[in-house]
Amino acid sequence: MHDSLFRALADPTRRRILELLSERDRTAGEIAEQFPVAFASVSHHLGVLKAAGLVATEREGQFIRYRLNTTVFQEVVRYFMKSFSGGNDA
Amino acid sequence: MHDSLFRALADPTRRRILELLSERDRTAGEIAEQFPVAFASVSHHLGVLKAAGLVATEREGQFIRYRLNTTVFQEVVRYFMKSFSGGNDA
DNA sequence: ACAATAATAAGATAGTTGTCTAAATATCTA
DNA sequence: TAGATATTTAGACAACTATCTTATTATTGT
Repeated sequence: MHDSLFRALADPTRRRILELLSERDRTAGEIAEQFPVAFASVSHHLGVLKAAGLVATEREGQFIRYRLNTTVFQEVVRYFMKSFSGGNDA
Repeated sequence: MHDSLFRALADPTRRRILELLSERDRTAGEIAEQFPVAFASVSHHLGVLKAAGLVATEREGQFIRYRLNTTVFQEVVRYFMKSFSGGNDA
């Protein structure tokens, strides 16, 4: 479990970004317009999420499309269940 | 999902504390001696974990015994599975 | 090539956090 | 009550982070 992963999850704006991406893929601009902070700030958050492996990107012309990396989430769930849960499924 | 929960999980020392507690309950001193930082620093981490609801305490004479609150971990797993996972069990 | 749009990067700053030492609180035992 | 042990709290400080504005890079269309 990398440290960057949990640090990335520790910010509420980033968790909200992940929730948005769980609905559907979105461009950086579509994500940014959902938040009352500067465009560049959201871009910073996207960079943190990408560095943590939680999202992946693909350029589409002028746009950059973000999508969830669901594999990493499954690893997080596995970590919690293995290390901490009472052994029951959730 | 409280913010304090994810912030608490974001520190590697605190995650290690949780792993120790998943083996068995421990006093603050037993926990602190596992780390190369000052006793007071570990106490600070324990306070963060407690504020996040991840651990609970019980005084036993001079000692204070810490234990995992497994319910909260199950809630975290549920949050991840509901919000982000591909829907498969881990 | 030039202007417009999309997005990131750079640099600055305020707020948060992890760590330390020293002081305080709580319990036990003599 | 006094001293010893266990733990937390207080205060200070360096490192990190979220945010902002400005500058830069990449792509599109004319």
